[in-house]
Amino acid sequence: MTVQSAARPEPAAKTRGTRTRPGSGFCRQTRQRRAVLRCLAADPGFVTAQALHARLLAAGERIGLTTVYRTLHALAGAGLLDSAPDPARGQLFRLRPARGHQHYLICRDCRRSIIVTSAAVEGWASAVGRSHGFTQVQHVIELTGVCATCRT
Amino acid sequence: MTVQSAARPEPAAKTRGTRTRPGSGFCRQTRQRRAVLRCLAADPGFVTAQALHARLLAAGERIGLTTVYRTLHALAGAGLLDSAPDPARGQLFRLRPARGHQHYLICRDCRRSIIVTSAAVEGWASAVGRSHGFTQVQHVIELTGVCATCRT
DNA sequence: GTTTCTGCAAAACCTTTGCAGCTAG
DNA sequence: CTAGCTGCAAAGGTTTTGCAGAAAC
Repeated sequence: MTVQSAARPEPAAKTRGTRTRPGSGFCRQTRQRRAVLRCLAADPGFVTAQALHARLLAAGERIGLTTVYRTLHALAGAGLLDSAPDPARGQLFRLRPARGHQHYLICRDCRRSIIVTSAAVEGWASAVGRSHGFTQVQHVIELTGVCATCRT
Repeated sequence: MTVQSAARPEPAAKTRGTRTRPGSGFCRQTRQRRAVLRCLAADPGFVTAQALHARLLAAGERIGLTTVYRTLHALAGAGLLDSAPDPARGQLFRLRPARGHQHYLICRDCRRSIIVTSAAVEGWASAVGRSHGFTQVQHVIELTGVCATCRT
């Protein structure tokens, strides 16, 4: 699955209205934010903001879609979430796995995902970057295939 | 850069209006389509439909945004384009490179892209797939960083 | 008490679709 | 000719923003 550490050039700070990321981006504990985190923690997979919102409402939480979006962006900005673009459904988010970063092998049929470790690729990526004079190299790998079970 | 062969479940065929993909999806040569292809060929990098449209207008072509979208989808459906989702700007398209597939190292600042070859990774990807009983393994790699020129 | 967060409604986006007219073959 | 392409305008979706009120600390 495509995973990229959410880091994009911050738009110039505004002076009015709610800032996208005021200061650290995450100052207060609120009922809503706790709910978002709990809901993200409950499922290790990727979700869209909309899906997460629906899930929260279904769980009986009272929370606005706007807040879900803002919380997700704040969390991503703080480096706690991975995000992945999805052409069909919108941006996907997921709690960032605790240790290091990982890659997934995903079945195109049943969507089951398997974590694959790959020191080889990590090394390759940074070596390639360095050899071209690039710094702050990030890499994103998407591995898909058809798993044994789904192979009819 | 993230690359995936554009293939999504076709919406059920409609009987009215312009079909998204009538027959093969690409029957006629028109001024607009030639312009789109020429413009794609002129730059090996990824573009959004909007950017391509702007570029075409800037080049003096008369073409509607709708047509750009439809042409890009037709081309992607015919397997002539790679497409990649972009979290910020929308779907990205690129003329599919002629031989084999390649990976790119892209500057997050100036968007310049460098082709990197990587037999190592190709091998790794299929080995990982096989070891988990997966078949038809595809991989997509996005390498980004900040190039020497952009490093202030 | 402040400062930050929330939520609604509205705006801003990108993309797709309906339809009438145009055009390549 | 006629099936296919074009472009406008309008609709469809997701995401963002303004602002007043609520809540955390």
